[in-house]
Amino acid sequence: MGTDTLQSRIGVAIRARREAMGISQEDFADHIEMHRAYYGTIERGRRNLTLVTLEKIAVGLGIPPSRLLKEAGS
Amino acid sequence: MGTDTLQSRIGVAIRARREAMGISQEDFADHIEMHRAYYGTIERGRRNLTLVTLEKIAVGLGIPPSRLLKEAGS
DNA sequence: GTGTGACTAAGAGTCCGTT
DNA sequence: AAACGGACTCTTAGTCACA
Repeated sequence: MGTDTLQSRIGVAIRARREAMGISQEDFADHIEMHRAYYGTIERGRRNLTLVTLEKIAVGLGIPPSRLLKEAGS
Repeated sequence: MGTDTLQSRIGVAIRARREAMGISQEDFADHIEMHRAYYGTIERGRRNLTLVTLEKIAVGLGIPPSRLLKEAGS
């Protein structure tokens, strides 16, 4: 499927981490100072993230960016 | 200059890997089908890479993207 | 609380030539 | 072989109203 891209797998990994934290997209987006609509598109795998954005999310999740990639299978 | 950013550390990591392969920027850029001038700016830490570009380079280096981030200290 | 389309600004990415 | 600059195109970052 066209959904088996790195960006979509990262979106899944990010969502799993956020849900494990037990907070909403809106609250998490607020926490990392990112717009909730934009953050939503990332979880849905619609965004080809830049390093800066990837790091911002990883910091919010409390893990290194490399770990996020690893959990996304890359 | 604030060179201690993720993108600059990744540039250093990429350069180290490429030089370990014993090939030039130009040859490596050709190999991964990327323009030599643009690739050069990446090694110099001037670019905030996207996931697609990061993966392209990692594949060319024969390692997973997560490993590249790890070698960049993130 | 989350998803979507439409939108703008900034920067990613390409290509040229020159140093 | 590598760095730099300009000029260009296309996409990401970021926001909004509405579903």
